[in-house]
Amino acid sequence: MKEFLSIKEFSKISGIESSTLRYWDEIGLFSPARRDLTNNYRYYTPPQLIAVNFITVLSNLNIPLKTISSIENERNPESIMDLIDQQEYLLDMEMRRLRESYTTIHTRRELIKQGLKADSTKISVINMPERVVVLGPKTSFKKDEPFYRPFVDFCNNAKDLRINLNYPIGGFHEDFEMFFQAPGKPNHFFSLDPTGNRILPAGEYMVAYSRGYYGEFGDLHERMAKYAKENDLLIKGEVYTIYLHDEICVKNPSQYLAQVFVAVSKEK
Amino acid sequence: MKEFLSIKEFSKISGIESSTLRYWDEIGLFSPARRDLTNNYRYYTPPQLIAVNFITVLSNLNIPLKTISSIENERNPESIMDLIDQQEYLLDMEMRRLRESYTTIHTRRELIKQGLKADSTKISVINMPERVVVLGPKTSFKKDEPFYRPFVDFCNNAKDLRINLNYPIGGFHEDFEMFFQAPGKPNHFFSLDPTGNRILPAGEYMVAYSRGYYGEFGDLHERMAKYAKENDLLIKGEVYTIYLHDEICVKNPSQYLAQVFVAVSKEK
DNA sequence: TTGCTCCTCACGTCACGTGAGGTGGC
DNA sequence: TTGCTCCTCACGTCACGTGAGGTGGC
Repeated sequence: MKEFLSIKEFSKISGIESSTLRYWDEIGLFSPARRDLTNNYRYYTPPQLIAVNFITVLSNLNIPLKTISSIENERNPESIMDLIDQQEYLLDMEMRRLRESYTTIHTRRELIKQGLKADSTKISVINMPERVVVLGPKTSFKKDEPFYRPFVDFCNNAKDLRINLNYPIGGFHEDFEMFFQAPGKPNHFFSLDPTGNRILPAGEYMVAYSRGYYGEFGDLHERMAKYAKENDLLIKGEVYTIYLHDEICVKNPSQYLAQVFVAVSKEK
Repeated sequence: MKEFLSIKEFSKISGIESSTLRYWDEIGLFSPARRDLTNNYRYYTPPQLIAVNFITVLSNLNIPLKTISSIENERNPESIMDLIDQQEYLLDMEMRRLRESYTTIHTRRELIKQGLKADSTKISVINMPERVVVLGPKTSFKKDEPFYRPFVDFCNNAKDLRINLNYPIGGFHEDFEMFFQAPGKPNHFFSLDPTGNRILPAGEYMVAYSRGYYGEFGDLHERMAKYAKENDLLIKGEVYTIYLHDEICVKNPSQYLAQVFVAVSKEK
């Protein structure tokens, strides 16, 4: 009758490959109910479908087969509940991790998209929605020092300060004067982490772009000052620099694309 | 100065093992900016931290290193955006999958927990919250046939009917008379899928337990009928049987624990 | 000389997937 | 005899981890 199922039938119904079933048998995780004595054929029973489905679920959750094996051998309600308790916790962590990865690549994607739309020669004033970042500690540039060491310091301290470096990283100047003096030497580095604590309020921002290697802005600071003057703009507060296109998506360093923005208001 | 970082420094700052960095170098995914000509030491630059962080994110998302390699080699904004688009979709699928696995093990856990609390000798009437299941097609038991073939039929058709077999599976009798005649031969099998379409309304249910192998209920049907009579209970509608403890969590088949419940009301 | 960092090379691990070559019943 | 299912055994894959044995500068 249908009391026993061949490996092929069992594989088809359960959706598990024969090779996987043989492997699970080999390591003692899940064995057929019966073996034919003459030809060693594997035979499974219908109720084994229930057990194998459960193993499949656990395996899909990336639980090591050894762990599953150990609870299958010492099978009692309490240990299964313990395992499930643990797994519910781990699953929760994993889902948080995935969600975070999701927002990191999504954030990156939005920057790249902005970069593709941007006209890097034009300065403009636009209304930007609220944004959020995480500021690092104050940088300490020595005279004529490039950004390497301060940047490494920032990365080095990031773990202790719970700053996520997987988000795009930008530069922060306390005011336009600071930016004007040394556009390539920000007073802080920041992470574009959307769970951040520093809020850039929605409103009018002067936005400029510059192509070139990290920290090289050519005459951008002068062009920005000139634009503000010509358009009667009052520059208010901090200057943010982020790279829309960096080494992640562009080969030629001279084509990296920086975006600089600073809050402005019309002078009366 | 700090223009170049040794593999140990780079490993510490980025949080990536040296062995992983060597492997990524070996397969051409991510190589140090410079190699010392005399001793072959690897040296990385600070900006490489940005690139390696991005690779880490992609790798954490289980994107094959070959895929990451290919976009790293042909690095342009459009292909990176394409990759991210695809990954956002896959991530969404993966998160759904995890959530579903979560509910399957959670459902299982709740049953096991109920089973531990249950007094298997006692019948009682309790107020149950609303529940939901997915009914399979009508079973076709032949005379004196055990549950094997109808159960396998159910499992076989499950994919086409989009019935998820990873949830606990139970038996359904159309009324108590059917159950009384053949407790081990349900008119339908069902999956305890909480996204199901068949609603068991909240209300008063007579609940009984039975220990034994699948489909073996001893004199449970008689005890249930007697209990209903003695307590002036009117039995209404369908009878549901689920295994709180089955081969997944109990070794001895005679200790499997079934729960049978059916809606009742007090006779006036 | 000692200690340290780094190197290459080889082998192990995990959970299978993929043939190669062979068997048993219709 | 042919075709089919199943078997075992060996080797490949992926992304590393883990020594073993050796080098170069302080």
